[in-house]
Amino acid sequence: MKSVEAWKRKMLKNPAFRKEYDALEEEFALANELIGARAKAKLTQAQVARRMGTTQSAVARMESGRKLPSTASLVKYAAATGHKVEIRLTKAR
Amino acid sequence: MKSVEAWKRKMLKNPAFRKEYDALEEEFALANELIGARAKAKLTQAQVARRMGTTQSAVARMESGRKLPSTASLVKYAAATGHKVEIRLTKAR
DNA sequence: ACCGTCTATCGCAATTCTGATATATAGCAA
DNA sequence: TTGCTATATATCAGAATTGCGATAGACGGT
Repeated sequence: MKSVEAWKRKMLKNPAFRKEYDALEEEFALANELIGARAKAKLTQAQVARRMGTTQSAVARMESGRKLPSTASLVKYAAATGHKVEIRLTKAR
Repeated sequence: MKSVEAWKRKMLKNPAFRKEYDALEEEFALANELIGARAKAKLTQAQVARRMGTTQSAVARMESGRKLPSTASLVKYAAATGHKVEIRLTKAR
Protein backbone atom coordinates (compact mmCIF):
# COMPACT_ATOMS: atom_id res chain seq x y z
CA MET A 1 0.00 0.00 0.00
CA LYS A 2 1.33 3.37 -0.98
CA SER A 3 1.68 5.91 1.79
CA VAL A 4 0.00 8.52 -0.37
CA GLU A 5 -3.18 6.52 -0.23
CA ALA A 6 -3.04 6.31 3.55
CA TRP A 7 -2.53 10.05 3.74
CA LYS A 8 -5.51 10.60 1.46
CA ARG A 9 -7.86 8.41 3.50
CA LYS A 10 -6.82 10.22 6.65
CA MET A 11 -7.21 13.69 5.18
CA LEU A 12 -10.64 12.94 3.76
CA LYS A 13 -11.94 12.64 7.29
CA ASN A 14 -11.26 16.33 7.76
CA PRO A 15 -14.48 18.10 6.67
CA ALA A 16 -12.75 21.28 5.60
CA PHE A 17 -10.30 19.40 3.44
CA ARG A 18 -13.05 17.14 2.21
CA LYS A 19 -14.93 20.07 0.76
CA GLU A 20 -11.88 21.25 -1.12
CA TYR A 21 -11.17 17.78 -2.33
CA ASP A 22 -14.65 17.25 -3.75
CA ALA A 23 -14.44 20.50 -5.63
CA LEU A 24 -11.12 19.50 -7.08
CA GLU A 25 -12.36 16.05 -8.00
CA GLU A 26 -14.89 17.78 -10.21
CA GLU A 27 -12.10 19.44 -12.14
CA PHE A 28 -9.99 16.33 -12.42
CA ALA A 29 -12.91 14.30 -13.71
CA LEU A 30 -13.50 16.91 -16.33
CA ALA A 31 -9.84 17.04 -17.33
CA ASN A 32 -9.92 13.29 -17.82
CA GLU A 33 -12.98 13.55 -20.02
CA LEU A 34 -11.17 16.03 -22.20
CA ILE A 35 -7.92 14.16 -22.45
CA GLY A 36 -9.78 10.94 -23.14
CA ALA A 37 -11.78 12.55 -25.94
CA ARG A 38 -8.64 13.89 -27.57
CA ALA A 39 -6.89 10.55 -27.25
CA LYS A 40 -9.76 8.82 -29.04
CA ALA A 41 -9.59 11.40 -31.80
CA LYS A 42 -5.81 10.87 -32.02
CA LEU A 43 -5.11 14.56 -32.20
CA THR A 44 -2.40 16.72 -30.67
CA GLN A 45 -3.21 19.77 -28.57
CA ALA A 46 -2.06 21.97 -31.44
CA GLN A 47 -4.42 20.25 -33.85
CA VAL A 48 -7.39 20.58 -31.52
CA ALA A 49 -6.44 24.19 -30.89
CA ARG A 50 -6.49 25.03 -34.59
CA ARG A 51 -9.91 23.43 -35.00
CA MET A 52 -11.16 25.40 -32.01
CA GLY A 53 -9.72 28.61 -33.34
CA THR A 54 -7.32 29.04 -30.46
CA THR A 55 -3.79 28.14 -29.41
CA GLN A 56 -2.06 25.08 -28.00
CA SER A 57 -1.48 26.76 -24.67
CA ALA A 58 -5.20 27.34 -24.21
CA VAL A 59 -5.91 23.67 -24.83
CA ALA A 60 -3.18 22.64 -22.40
CA ARG A 61 -4.72 24.92 -19.79
CA MET A 62 -8.14 23.34 -20.21
CA GLU A 63 -6.69 19.87 -19.78
CA SER A 64 -4.56 20.85 -16.80
CA GLY A 65 -7.55 20.90 -14.47
CA ARG A 66 -6.14 23.99 -12.81
CA LYS A 67 -9.11 26.06 -13.97
CA LEU A 68 -12.70 25.18 -14.77
CA PRO A 69 -13.16 25.93 -18.48
CA SER A 70 -16.24 27.77 -19.69
CA THR A 71 -19.15 25.85 -21.15
CA ALA A 72 -18.52 27.55 -24.48
CA SER A 73 -14.96 26.20 -24.52
CA LEU A 74 -16.18 22.72 -23.71
CA VAL A 75 -18.55 22.80 -26.66
CA LYS A 76 -15.76 23.91 -28.99
CA TYR A 77 -13.36 21.32 -27.63
CA ALA A 78 -15.93 18.57 -28.05
CA ALA A 79 -16.65 19.56 -31.64
CA ALA A 80 -12.94 19.66 -32.42
CA THR A 81 -12.51 16.08 -31.22
CA GLY A 82 -15.63 14.74 -32.92
CA HIS A 83 -17.73 14.68 -29.79
CA LYS A 84 -20.66 16.50 -28.30
CA VAL A 85 -21.06 17.73 -24.75
CA GLU A 86 -23.66 16.28 -22.46
CA ILE A 87 -24.37 18.06 -19.20
CA ARG A 88 -26.60 16.31 -16.72
CA LEU A 89 -27.71 17.20 -13.21
CA THR A 90 -28.12 13.90 -11.42
CA LYS A 91 -29.16 13.15 -7.87
CA ALA A 92 -26.37 13.89 -5.46
CA ARG A 93 -24.79 10.95 -3.60
CA MET B 1 -49.59 20.49 -38.70
CA LYS B 2 -48.49 23.80 -37.33
CA SER B 3 -46.93 26.11 -39.85
CA VAL B 4 -44.07 26.81 -37.45
CA GLU B 5 -42.98 23.21 -37.78
CA ALA B 6 -42.98 23.39 -41.54
CA TRP B 7 -40.90 26.53 -41.42
CA LYS B 8 -38.47 24.85 -39.07
CA ARG B 9 -37.96 21.79 -41.27
CA LYS B 10 -37.34 24.05 -44.24
CA MET B 11 -34.90 26.29 -42.41
CA LEU B 12 -32.89 23.41 -41.07
CA LYS B 13 -31.88 22.55 -44.63
CA ASN B 14 -29.98 25.82 -44.76
CA PRO B 15 -26.44 25.01 -43.50
CA ALA B 16 -25.80 28.48 -42.16
CA PHE B 17 -28.98 28.50 -40.16
CA ARG B 18 -28.44 24.91 -39.15
CA LYS B 19 -25.19 25.81 -37.46
CA GLU B 20 -26.82 28.56 -35.45
CA TYR B 21 -29.65 26.28 -34.53
CA ASP B 22 -27.41 23.51 -33.21
CA ALA B 23 -25.52 25.98 -31.06
CA LEU B 24 -28.74 27.28 -29.60
CA GLU B 25 -30.09 23.80 -29.02
CA GLU B 26 -27.11 23.25 -26.77
CA GLU B 27 -28.16 26.16 -24.59
CA PHE B 28 -31.80 25.22 -24.49
CA ALA B 29 -31.00 21.66 -23.49
CA LEU B 30 -28.89 22.98 -20.65
CA ALA B 31 -31.60 25.40 -19.54
CA ASN B 32 -34.04 22.51 -19.41
CA GLU B 33 -31.67 20.47 -17.27
CA LEU B 34 -31.47 23.34 -14.82
CA ILE B 35 -35.16 24.07 -14.65
CA GLY B 36 -35.91 20.39 -14.30
CA ALA B 37 -33.47 20.02 -11.42
CA ARG B 38 -35.00 22.95 -9.60
CA ALA B 39 -38.51 21.64 -10.18
CA LYS B 40 -37.56 18.31 -8.63
CA ALA B 41 -36.12 20.11 -5.65
CA LYS B 42 -39.30 22.18 -5.38
CA LEU B 43 -37.39 25.40 -4.86
CA THR B 44 -37.92 28.92 -6.11
CA GLN B 45 -35.22 30.85 -7.96
CA ALA B 46 -34.76 33.00 -4.88
CA GLN B 47 -34.23 29.95 -2.67
CA VAL B 48 -31.69 28.43 -5.03
CA ALA B 49 -29.99 31.80 -5.31
CA ARG B 50 -29.56 32.08 -1.57
CA ARG B 51 -28.06 28.60 -1.37
CA MET B 52 -25.71 29.48 -4.20
CA GLY B 53 -24.69 32.70 -2.54
CA THR B 54 -26.08 34.86 -5.32
CA THR B 55 -29.29 36.61 -6.35
CA GLN B 56 -32.54 35.61 -7.99
CA SER B 57 -31.72 37.51 -11.16
CA ALA B 58 -28.54 35.51 -11.63
CA VAL B 59 -30.47 32.26 -11.39
CA ALA B 60 -33.07 33.53 -13.85
CA ARG B 61 -30.27 34.41 -16.26
CA MET B 62 -28.80 30.92 -16.06
CA GLU B 63 -32.16 29.35 -16.78
CA SER B 64 -32.99 31.77 -19.59
CA GLY B 65 -30.66 30.02 -22.02
CA ARG B 66 -29.56 33.40 -23.34
CA LYS B 67 -26.04 32.89 -22.06
CA LEU B 68 -23.95 29.79 -21.42
CA PRO B 69 -23.25 29.75 -17.68
CA SER B 70 -19.78 28.96 -16.39
CA THR B 71 -18.93 25.48 -15.19
CA ALA B 72 -18.41 26.86 -11.70
CA SER B 73 -21.96 28.21 -11.67
CA LEU B 74 -23.34 24.88 -12.84
CA VAL B 75 -21.63 23.11 -9.96
CA LYS B 76 -23.08 25.57 -7.45
CA TYR B 77 -26.55 25.36 -8.97
CA ALA B 78 -26.46 21.57 -8.89
CA ALA B 79 -25.42 21.52 -5.25
CA ALA B 80 -28.15 24.00 -4.35
CA THR B 81 -30.79 21.71 -5.87
CA GLY B 82 -29.41 18.50 -4.38
CA HIS B 83 -27.74 17.35 -7.56
CA LYS B 84 -24.28 16.90 -8.96
CA VAL B 85 -23.02 17.84 -12.40
CA GLU B 86 -21.94 15.24 -14.90
CA ILE B 87 -20.12 16.39 -17.98
CA ARG B 88 -19.53 13.83 -20.72
CA LEU B 89 -17.99 14.09 -24.16
CA THR B 90 -19.83 11.52 -26.25
CA LYS B 91 -19.42 10.58 -29.90
CA ALA B 92 -20.96 13.19 -32.14
CA ARG B 93 -24.07 12.24 -34.11
C1' DA C 1 24.50 15.46 -27.98
C1' DC C 2 21.16 17.48 -31.23
C1' DC C 3 16.80 17.92 -33.32
C1' DG C 4 11.96 17.77 -33.84
C1' DT C 5 7.51 17.10 -31.71
C1' DC C 6 4.35 17.44 -28.04
C1' DT C 7 2.97 19.31 -23.71
C1' DA C 8 3.13 22.58 -19.55
C1' DT C 9 3.27 27.18 -17.60
C1' DC C 10 3.68 32.26 -17.19
C1' DG C 11 2.07 37.10 -17.92
C1' DC C 12 -0.97 40.36 -19.81
C1' DA C 13 -4.73 42.46 -22.65
C1' DA C 14 -9.28 41.51 -24.22
C1' DT C 15 -13.45 39.21 -23.86
C1' DT C 16 -17.14 37.08 -21.19
C1' DC C 17 -19.61 35.97 -17.06
C1' DT C 18 -21.10 37.09 -12.45
C1' DG C 19 -23.19 39.78 -8.50
C1' DA C 20 -26.17 43.25 -7.40
C1' DT C 21 -29.92 46.55 -7.76
C1' DA C 22 -33.83 48.16 -9.89
C1' DT C 23 -37.66 47.37 -12.42
C1' DA C 24 -41.06 44.85 -15.26
C1' DT C 25 -44.32 41.25 -16.07
C1' DA C 26 -47.54 37.42 -14.98
C1' DG C 27 -50.68 34.81 -12.13
C1' DC C 28 -53.41 34.27 -8.24
C1' DA C 29 -56.19 35.34 -4.16
C1' DA C 30 -58.92 38.37 -1.34
C1' DT D 1 -58.28 46.75 -7.87
C1' DT D 2 -54.85 45.80 -4.51
C1' DG D 3 -51.41 42.96 -2.66
C1' DC D 4 -48.33 39.14 -2.81
C1' DT D 5 -45.29 35.81 -5.00
C1' DA D 6 -42.46 34.10 -8.65
C1' DT D 7 -39.98 35.00 -12.69
C1' DA D 8 -37.74 37.93 -16.42
C1' DT D 9 -34.83 41.64 -18.07
C1' DA D 10 -31.58 45.76 -18.11
C1' DT D 11 -27.40 47.87 -16.68
C1' DC D 12 -22.84 48.21 -14.83
C1' DA D 13 -18.70 47.36 -12.13
C1' DG D 14 -15.87 43.69 -10.71
C1' DA D 15 -14.34 38.94 -11.21
C1' DA D 16 -13.04 35.07 -13.95
C1' DT D 17 -11.73 33.06 -18.37
C1' DT D 18 -9.70 33.31 -22.87
C1' DG D 19 -6.32 34.37 -26.60
C1' DC D 20 -1.73 34.92 -27.47
C1' DG D 21 3.31 34.90 -27.45
C1' DA D 22 7.30 33.30 -25.24
C1' DT D 23 9.52 29.77 -23.08
C1' DA D 24 10.69 25.55 -20.73
C1' DG D 25 10.43 20.57 -19.99
C1' DA D 26 9.85 15.78 -21.62
C1' DC D 27 10.56 12.25 -24.90
C1' DG D 28 12.09 9.61 -28.78
C1' DG D 29 14.88 9.15 -32.99
C1' DT D 30 19.37 9.73 -35.36
